[in-house]
Amino acid sequence: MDSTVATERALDAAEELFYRNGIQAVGMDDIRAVSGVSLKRLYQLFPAKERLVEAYLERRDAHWRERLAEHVERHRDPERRVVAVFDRLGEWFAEPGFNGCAWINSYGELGAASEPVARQVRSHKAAFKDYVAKLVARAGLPVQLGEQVFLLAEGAMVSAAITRSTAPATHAANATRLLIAAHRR
Amino acid sequence: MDSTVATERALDAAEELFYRNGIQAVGMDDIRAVSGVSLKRLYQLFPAKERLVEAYLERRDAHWRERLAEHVERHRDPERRVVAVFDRLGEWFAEPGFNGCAWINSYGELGAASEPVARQVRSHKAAFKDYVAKLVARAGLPVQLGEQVFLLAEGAMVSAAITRSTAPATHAANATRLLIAAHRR
DNA sequence: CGAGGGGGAGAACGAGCGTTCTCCTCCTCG
DNA sequence: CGAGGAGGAGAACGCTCGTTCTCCCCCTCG
Repeated sequence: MDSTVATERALDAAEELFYRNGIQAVGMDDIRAVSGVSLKRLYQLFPAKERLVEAYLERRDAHWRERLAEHVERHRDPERRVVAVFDRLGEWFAEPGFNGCAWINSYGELGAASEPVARQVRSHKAAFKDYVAKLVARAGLPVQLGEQVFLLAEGAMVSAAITRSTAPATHAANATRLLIAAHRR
Repeated sequence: MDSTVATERALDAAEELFYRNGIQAVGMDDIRAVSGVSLKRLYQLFPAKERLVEAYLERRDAHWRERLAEHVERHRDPERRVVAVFDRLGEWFAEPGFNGCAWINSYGELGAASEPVARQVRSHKAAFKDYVAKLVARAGLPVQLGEQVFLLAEGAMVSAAITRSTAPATHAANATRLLIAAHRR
């Protein structure tokens, strides 16, 4: 098996298992079993579990933001794009196997114990917030709204995970529409 | 040492250690060392670590909501009370040792592995949401606003933890004021 | 005073797991 | 064909940790 392929399979397994069960609950041997990549190879590709965790979060970050952007950019109207963030969140919440925000979960689990993980989380959240801020700016709306929409999004993710419901996406979208109107006048 | 006192000391140690370091990172022996309660006694009081975790979350829930209520009820104006939720959050975020929402963290760490913990988290969040809803209703504002304020609060907690900043409380409070005004007209 | 038992200190046990090592297979290249 | 090395299977190692056990002290009560 090619080294690139092995890396990909390892990351696929890591994503599936870490996201569903949490990081500490998954052993390297579980990764081996699901990916079919031997332990020896795994440790060649990722010298420690922590590195695999970092790589998992990093790859997931790229994918997650890509899919968000795809969804948002289907809309032309810059104001509509801001609200479209919550369309994407609602869709995500409804996916089978949705289990909350991988970064928030990882932070709760390892933020205190692993600085590299904490860094990944901060970097992902900063990137997401920047993206929202950009959407808000393009719509000619004030910076403040960016912060507010970001907080609504974070709240929706957490709440959707804990209550196993998609409703928070709708509530957050409603709030966003009201806030936009309020800022417009 | 009286059995009531031992329970209290065990819970004090649990709260300090679990909240700061995460639950899985803390061993029963650490609880023993900090509380001064012997392992034998610990296991008499809490037949398994999971029970201690449940008790920790339960006691913290009572305290947390008490302190929120105290803060909110200093204000007479029912509308002001809604915003006062974020005054309390801001104060909390600034406390030394603030490390995010204990329930969100626990859910990220153990929600997938422990049904009792997941239940505690859901119950705490439901209680907090109900409290916000009650404040909103007393101010003669529509139910929808309750959901929105709740999401802002959750988002603020998560964001304050990850960025180690108190600013989210201010942003959420601003959003809430705008939403109240929007709902009033 | 002596038996009994509750409680403490800490060793012990058993499982899980991150990481490494051993041994074997098989492919490659001279 | 033969040497060498990469890679796989899985055992082994060492550590952590939840939980239990042993041994001892000391207080209580007859």
